[in-house]
Amino acid sequence: MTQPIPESNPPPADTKERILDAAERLFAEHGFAGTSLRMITSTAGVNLAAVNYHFQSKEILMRAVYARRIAPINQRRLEMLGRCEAATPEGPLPLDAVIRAFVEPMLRAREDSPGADFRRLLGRMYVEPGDSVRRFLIEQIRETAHRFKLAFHRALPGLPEVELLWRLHFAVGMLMHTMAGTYHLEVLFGDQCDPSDTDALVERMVTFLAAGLRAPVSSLFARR
Amino acid sequence: MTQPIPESNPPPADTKERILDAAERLFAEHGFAGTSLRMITSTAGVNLAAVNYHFQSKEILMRAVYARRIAPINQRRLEMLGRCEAATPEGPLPLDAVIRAFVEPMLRAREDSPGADFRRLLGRMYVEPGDSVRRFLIEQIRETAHRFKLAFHRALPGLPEVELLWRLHFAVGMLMHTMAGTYHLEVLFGDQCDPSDTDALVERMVTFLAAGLRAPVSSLFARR
DNA sequence: GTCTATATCCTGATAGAC
DNA sequence: GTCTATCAGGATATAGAC
Repeated sequence: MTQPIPESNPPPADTKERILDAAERLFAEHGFAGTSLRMITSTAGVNLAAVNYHFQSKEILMRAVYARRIAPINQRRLEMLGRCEAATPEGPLPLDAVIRAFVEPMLRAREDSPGADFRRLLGRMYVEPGDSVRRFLIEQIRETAHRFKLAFHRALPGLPEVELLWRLHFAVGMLMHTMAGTYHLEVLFGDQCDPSDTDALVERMVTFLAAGLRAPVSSLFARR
Repeated sequence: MTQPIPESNPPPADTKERILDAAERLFAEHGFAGTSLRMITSTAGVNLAAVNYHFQSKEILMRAVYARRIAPINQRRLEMLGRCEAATPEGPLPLDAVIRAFVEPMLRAREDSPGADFRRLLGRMYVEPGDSVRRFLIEQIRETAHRFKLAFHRALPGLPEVELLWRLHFAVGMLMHTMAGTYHLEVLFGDQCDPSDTDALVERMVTFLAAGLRAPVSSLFARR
């Protein structure tokens, strides 16, 4: 009877997690430098000093915010890729499945995040942090990037490596931009597109990327 | 003889432009909130108060930084598109030419900017600013977006509008991400890719995008 | 137009009581 | 683990001499 809050909608959670939630939302909205610890603690409903108690500094807090989401995504990606590789032990991998393994866990992550917060934070990931956070993030995705590079190589045996790398770079850009913002879509192109339909989004992205990755190499670069 | 600096390498330029140059570089590197007016004025070699004299506030300065680069890019885009439309007054427009008109002026803008500054700033454009700057930017590209939407419609008559809009969204993401950063490319995929070769980059992007935009619509969305 | 000096406020981080 | 109070520094913006 006297349980503070039984199963109400905002699960009170412990201080540490409430800070992470608030920080995720505010970093996504205002960026790292644009978010003060006071904004975070007041949003989270915790004391100012708590953030320096649980995390040692604002920067370490930001790493924790990213790590909490990125790790499971990459784990699911590698699981899906592993299943795909197991099903095709030899010969070219099915391109669609490799793309799907790369793209789907990330697009689904939008559903984990309370609001539209994490996806926007991800969009910042590649441009935001100056030094240490950037290196931290690169370390977080290095293994995944390597594994997928090899997988795409197997899926597209005829494609020269330089072309493949450029096209993967394009693919990453598409994915990140789609995660980061759909408001341009709404504002510039009207409201005909529904960004909340993840299944459809995955399908559209796989279709688009498969075609782009499979495109014949321009005759300008053919001799290599 | 007593001319202060005749034609030495950093053309002294007037204060206003030196502020814009420094701001461009620093905003690109550290973001809007992460850049102080003191950083800007000391980098520019001008007095702290100058920035509030020539521009009224930090935010208006940021608008000026963007506007200076975006306006000529969109102008060149519309020129190229206009030539393309004039050459094909009726029937489907050539897709490659429309893509090129959309992509090339932006990629070439990297050459205008002293360092790699503006392209990184552009990458921030879509995620960075909270309120007024965002609305300002959207206003800056609204007309261009509309013109190209129509042009792509003419180039891809069979493609349903919703699919077209999604694919254009993907294309914008690719372009912005490529403008914003190539260091991921270097770090994650090695140094085989040379981001400074703009001609080759345009070619690769046109190839990739043309294939993606032309991809057959997934059977899941075919009936519309 | 350019400078110095300064007003006012907010920042991240910490010390120490409870 | 959570709080209050505070430190030392940096932020934007402006007033006013030159």
